[in-house]
Amino acid sequence: MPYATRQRQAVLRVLERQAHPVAAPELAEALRQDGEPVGLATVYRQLERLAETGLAHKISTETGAVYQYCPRGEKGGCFLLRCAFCGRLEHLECPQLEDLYQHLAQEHKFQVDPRRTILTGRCGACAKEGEHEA
Amino acid sequence: MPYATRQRQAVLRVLERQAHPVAAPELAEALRQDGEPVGLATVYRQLERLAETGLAHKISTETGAVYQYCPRGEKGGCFLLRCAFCGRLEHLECPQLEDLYQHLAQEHKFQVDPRRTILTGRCGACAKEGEHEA
DNA sequence: TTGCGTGCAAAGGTTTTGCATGGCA
DNA sequence: TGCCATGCAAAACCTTTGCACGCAA
Repeated sequence: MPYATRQRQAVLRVLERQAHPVAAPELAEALRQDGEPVGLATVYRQLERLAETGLAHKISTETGAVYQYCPRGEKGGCFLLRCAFCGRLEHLECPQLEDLYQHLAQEHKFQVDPRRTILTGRCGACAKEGEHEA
Repeated sequence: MPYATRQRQAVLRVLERQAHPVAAPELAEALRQDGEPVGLATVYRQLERLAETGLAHKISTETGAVYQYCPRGEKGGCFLLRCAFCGRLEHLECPQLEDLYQHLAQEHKFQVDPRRTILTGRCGACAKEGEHEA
């Protein structure tokens, strides 16, 4: 059972109000500006814990991981769409994905962590923009 | 126009025969064992170039990037399972995933890039190890 | 001969870890 | 009081970069 330390509460509160996923150093900076300084290592530890608990998504990008608050994370069919062109993230729920998870669990003995599921591709807006290429 | 250096050819040849996506340091090790030592920096440079050219795919994971040789043949339902515990990567093909892609394209106007799909979770072996927890 | 490619080592950046201290239950 | 959590700094990694030399064209 995690202690309700000042740092833990601050991390959660500031993460919660982020419109977009944030990186750990970024969040530490936001906390500092909030008058709630939290050590970078602690930010990493808290975020990691939140990801494990299912309260946040951990998203690995090429420049490091970003985190996004996600209270609905417990739902299996909840995942992220990430546009490789504009970088936007979209939250989605989809029962078909849950079916896939079950299939993988039964046929391949693999337990998917739904909160880490990201599908990368091109969103509708970017597809329109780039109709001439690709 | 790239020079056909010994290193470039070696990288391509060894990458080509990998059953699974490999990380750059891993590939450098494979090359060394092949009697074709290539500097790590060069491996990175070649892989980067291959990715740009479209001959290989670069996949960002939590522990770094892995690369996979990618000839033209496109299999939509091919994706990666990544164990968050032992870090192992598994290659899989699954028609259900293709159905999901179609669903997303139609309902959400989102074109998934199949080669960037990674599902993270716990593999069978690690699940056995950790049966007392979780 | 020209200039791209290579190797080495060092730098750069992100994330993790060790250890002493502080704070919650 | 007993532990977990924190902070700091160093370490651990992966990846990139600078620079002089070598080799393909």
